[in-house]
Formats: sequence, C-alpha cells, structure tokens
Amino acid sequence: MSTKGSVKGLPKAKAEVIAPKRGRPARKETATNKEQQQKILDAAEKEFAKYGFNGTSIQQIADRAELPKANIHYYFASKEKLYLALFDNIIHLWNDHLDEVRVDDDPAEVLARFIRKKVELSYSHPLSSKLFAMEIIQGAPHIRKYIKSEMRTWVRNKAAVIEEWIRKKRMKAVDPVHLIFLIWSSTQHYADFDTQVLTIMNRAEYEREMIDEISDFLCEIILTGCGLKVPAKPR
Amino acid sequence: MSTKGSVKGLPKAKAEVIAPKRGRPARKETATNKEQQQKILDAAEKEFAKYGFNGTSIQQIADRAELPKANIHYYFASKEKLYLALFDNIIHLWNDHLDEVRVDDDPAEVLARFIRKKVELSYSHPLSSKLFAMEIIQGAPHIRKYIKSEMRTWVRNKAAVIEEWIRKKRMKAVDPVHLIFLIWSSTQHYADFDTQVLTIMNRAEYEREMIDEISDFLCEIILTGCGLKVPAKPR
DNA sequence: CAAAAGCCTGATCAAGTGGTCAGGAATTAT
DNA sequence: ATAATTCCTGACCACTTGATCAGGCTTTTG
Repeated sequence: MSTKGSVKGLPKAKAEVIAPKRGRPARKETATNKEQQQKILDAAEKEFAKYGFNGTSIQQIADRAELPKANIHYYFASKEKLYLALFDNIIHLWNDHLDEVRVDDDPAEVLARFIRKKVELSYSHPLSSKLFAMEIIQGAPHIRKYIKSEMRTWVRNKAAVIEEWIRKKRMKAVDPVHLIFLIWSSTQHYADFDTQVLTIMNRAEYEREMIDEISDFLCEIILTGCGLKVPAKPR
Repeated sequence: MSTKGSVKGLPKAKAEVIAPKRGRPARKETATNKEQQQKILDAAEKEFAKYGFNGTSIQQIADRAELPKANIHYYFASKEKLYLALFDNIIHLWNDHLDEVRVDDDPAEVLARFIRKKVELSYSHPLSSKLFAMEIIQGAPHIRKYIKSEMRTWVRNKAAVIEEWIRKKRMKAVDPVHLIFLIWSSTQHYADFDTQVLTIMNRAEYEREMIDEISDFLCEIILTGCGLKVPAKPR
C-alpha cells in the first residue's frame, strides 16, 4: 500500500510546537520519551479498538497506561492527534505486502499468499484491524482522504493486474474489485468478530493450528472459486 | 434463528414499573405511544450504529429524534434498555430465514438463497448490521448470552446439515462452520464497510444493479468453491 | 362534566469530559 | 556548578454525561 505520506505525523512535543527553536530539533528521541509514547499508544489502541473514538476517554487510556491524564496531553496535544497517530502504524501495516505484484506472477500463488498474509495479520494485529473497522463503520471521518486516494489507487492497480490475468485466461472471469473485497472481509472477520467466532467455536483464543485451518479453508474456497488450483503450502 | 425469548423485552412504561396496578395493564399501546417509541428507536439505531454504546449520548439521540432528552427517559428507563430494545429487532431479522433447511434440500439452492438473502439484508438494513458489528467488535458485552446459546445452536444445526451433504457427496468437503463465517463476513461487509466500498467504487450509494452484481459474484465464488453449480437465478 | 391515567419536559444533579496551566522535578548542556 | 531544557503532574475550567423529578399538559374513562 506504500503509504509515503503518513495520515498525520506523530505529533511533535508540545514545547516544540509552542516555542520551536529554529535550527536544531528541540526534542530528541530519548529512550524514555519513545518508551512513554509507545506505552500511551499501546493503551490507546486497546481502548479505541474497544470503544471507538467517541466512546473512549483520555482518562481510560491514562488508567490503562498507568499514567496521569495530563501526561497523555503532554505527548499528544489532543485526543484526535493521538487517535490519528495510531493510524500511521495501521496503514503502513495494512497492505504493504502484495505491493510488488506483477502481471507475470502466478495468480494462484499471489492470491494464496495474499490470503495467508491477511489471516496472519488478523492473528498478529487484531487490535489494528478492529480499530480500522470501527473507523470505517463510523463513516471513516478521520481517514476518508486516505481511502479516496491511496487506497483507491491501490485497489485499482491490483484490479488491473487481475484483469490482465483474466484476459490471458489464467483465471476465471470474476470481478476483481469484489474479489479484493471478499478477501478483505473474510480474513478481517476473524480479527474483528473474534468474540463471535471464538464463542461459537467454543475456544478461549486463537491458536496456530486454527489459523492455518482458516487460511487453508479460505484459499480452498476462493482460489477454486476463481478457477485456480491451490498451490502447495510454502515451507 | 427463531428467537423466541427476546434479549430483553421492550421496557414497560416508567409509571407502570414504578406503580404497577395489579390486574389490568397500566399502559395501552396507543398510536402516539408506539409512534414516539419508534421515532426514538429509529434515532437510537442511527446513532448507536455510528458511535457504539459508549460513544453515543442520549442527547444525540434526542436531537436526532427531535425530542427533549427527558422524553427519551420517559419511554426507556436507561440508555442500556434502549440499546437492548434495538437488538430485539436485529436478532429476529438476522437469520430467521434458512431456519427450515433440511438435509433433503439442494445444497446449491440453499446456499445461494442464503447468500442472496444476506446481501439483501445488508442492503435493506445496513444500520442493523452496523449496530451488530459494533457490538461484536466491542466484545459483545450486551449480547454475549445470546451468542453463546441461540446463535451457537443455530450454527451447529446448520453445520450438521452441511456435514450431511458432504457425507452424501453432494458437495465438496469444506469446514461447515467456516463456510458460515465466510458467508456472514462477505455479505455483511457491504453494509458495515459501505463507506469504504462506495468510496473505492466511486459511488454515492448502492443501487439495485450493484446489489445483484454482488450476490452473483459471491454465489459464483462460494458455490464453485464448494464444488457446486450456481443455480439459475429465480424469477 | 370531573377524575384518573398517561404523556411530556424544564430544571437540576453528581459525575465525568477534553483540555489547560503553573510550577516543580529530572535530565542535559555548558 | 549553573543554566537551560525537557519531563511530569495536581489542580482547575467550562462543558457534557446519564439520570431524576416535580409539575404541567393532554387524553381517556366513568
């Protein structure tokens, strides 16, 4: 997804914003500094992913991070800046793989790798997925621009490649954009709806075994549905 | 899904709760009464679907319904009661169809009908879908019981039928539970993530044509993936 | 008609909201 | 050592939160 320009950069420290000494950077990235910021970001991700932007209070985040509320505001000028800082990571994470797809590549290989990678991400970064889902459901008020530009471009590029595959009869003629939506939805579902999935399957949490099972299942259905043979699992 | 017992019944009127005259019911279902309640429920659905339980204030709902805040509390004792009242409708709506599925039915017919129905619901009741999604993402704090009991039973029953189809070689051997998850996720995606979908497809809103397109696409991929032939569209 | 029941709402409450700020503590630079 | 900078936080502010309630209004009942 190659997100060069971040949604909104990590906020500069307050002091710098208020009284920026020109020339040398006013705030160094000290160890404590980074550490504290990460602590806040981690706590914020958990809370925002659970209650959305409006539903989360800074006090909640402060409690979770075990810091006084005012300290949050020292590092992040406003609730919104903190929220947006989280999306920097998420957007980078999201589709950075698959960027290098080419028309010459094998459709089955590419799609299988894509599906497995997305399932893996749902497993390794469920909070990011939930946070993103929340934001979209609410109408993407904070990242609308990103969807309209980078994300749309990304989808169109991938769709063009898939269309080329179809033209060359390397796979069945299916709508490429909906295919991308299908892979997104079916994979992210396991992160966003983990409560429902785990409850119905009577599990406490995901395990490696189950993740592989899910990947295999989705590859099987989707690739077959595209008229492709599922490639042997790598490794 | 046959939800006989509602999650929590529509709240009785305050007066009745506080001073229940025994014998005859204290509050009749007058026209105004029902009308007002529906107005509140509609407004509440819109707001809760957008901001979740914690993120929505009663004032917001009151503004949207064009009623004074205190009037909301007249009909619904608490924010939670109002919230739960919404899930009565949703849960009834959700999977009431497909209840009558039998082992003798044609797998392709049943799955195709299921997919089309779910896409249709995403189109006709996007707010219900979003509200449900929000609740699940947040860990289903208010409807956990329902998922653990009725919903789990429902899934198991349907999965048993699918397994029987597989045993009889009427379709490919795929995990029935994951198949249900796949249909849920891929169809609901178009309601929950409508902002993303529409933005990327450069549309203002869904139209009949596009809904049919989506249904056809999902039927094609999923049924083929299950080793089934897509049945001719009814009508 | 009058009495009763149901309907409605402005005013009010304690608790919580995002955000500010003065000033002290800790660290770093000179 | 001393000065400068950065880090931290308790106290505070105006505003919003969910909820209550007294009292007036309207409709139904007898």
